[in-house]
Amino acid sequence: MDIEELAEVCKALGHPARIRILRHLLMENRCLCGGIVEVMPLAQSTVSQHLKVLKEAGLVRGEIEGPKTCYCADHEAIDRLFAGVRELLTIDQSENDT
Amino acid sequence: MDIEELAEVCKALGHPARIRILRHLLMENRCLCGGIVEVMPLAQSTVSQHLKVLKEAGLVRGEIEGPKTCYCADHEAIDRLFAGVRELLTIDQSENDT
DNA sequence: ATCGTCTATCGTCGATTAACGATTTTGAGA
DNA sequence: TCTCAAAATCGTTAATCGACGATAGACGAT
Repeated sequence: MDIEELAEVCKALGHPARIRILRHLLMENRCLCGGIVEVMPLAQSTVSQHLKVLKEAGLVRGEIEGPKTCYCADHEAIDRLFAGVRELLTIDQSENDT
Repeated sequence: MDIEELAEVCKALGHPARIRILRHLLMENRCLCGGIVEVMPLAQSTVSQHLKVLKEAGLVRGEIEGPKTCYCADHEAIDRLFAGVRELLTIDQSENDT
């Protein structure tokens, strides 16, 4: 995980609606877009847009099943986020710059 | 740490320049704005703006020392970020929604 | 008191974001 | 084949962001 990638993931998480969507997916395991729209006070197109951002950041995967799309959270990506924060933001003063 | 706060912190980290600035502060421990400008390919006003964002997110503290301002990274805030990600983004399916 | 240095803020510009409604696309099923 | 439902995309709007140069403010030193 490099700095650019961490920034991209953080940027994707930099909106409360997207964190809520991701949490919902973590709890439901698998979920259609419509299932999220029901829970969020946002239009379908807006939710779809947020899902796209999360997907592009790698935090969410979506399998197209006919006219539906089944989304699920990518646990590995969240683990990588952990690792990235630990790697890039936990620095001893003795370390060198990069 | 609630969802809004985590989103704010993530948003602040959602730009590579700000991650680099934070890393620099973590390594230098204390640093003037000018010291960061030297290292970054950005204008002084832009760096100052990024520092403001980081400060408002609580990731960085700045003590005014006369005409200078000494910045340092807030290690506790980074720990809170860890905790926030763990708390809000590591969810067992058995948990309830919020 | 003035000068010089450091930093914050202002104003501006183009680019991006967030939100919505409307439209299009895609398969499943009648 | 036609229709229906689900989701993505398009087009628009207001707001925000990122960058910069210019300016203003706050001391320390002369």
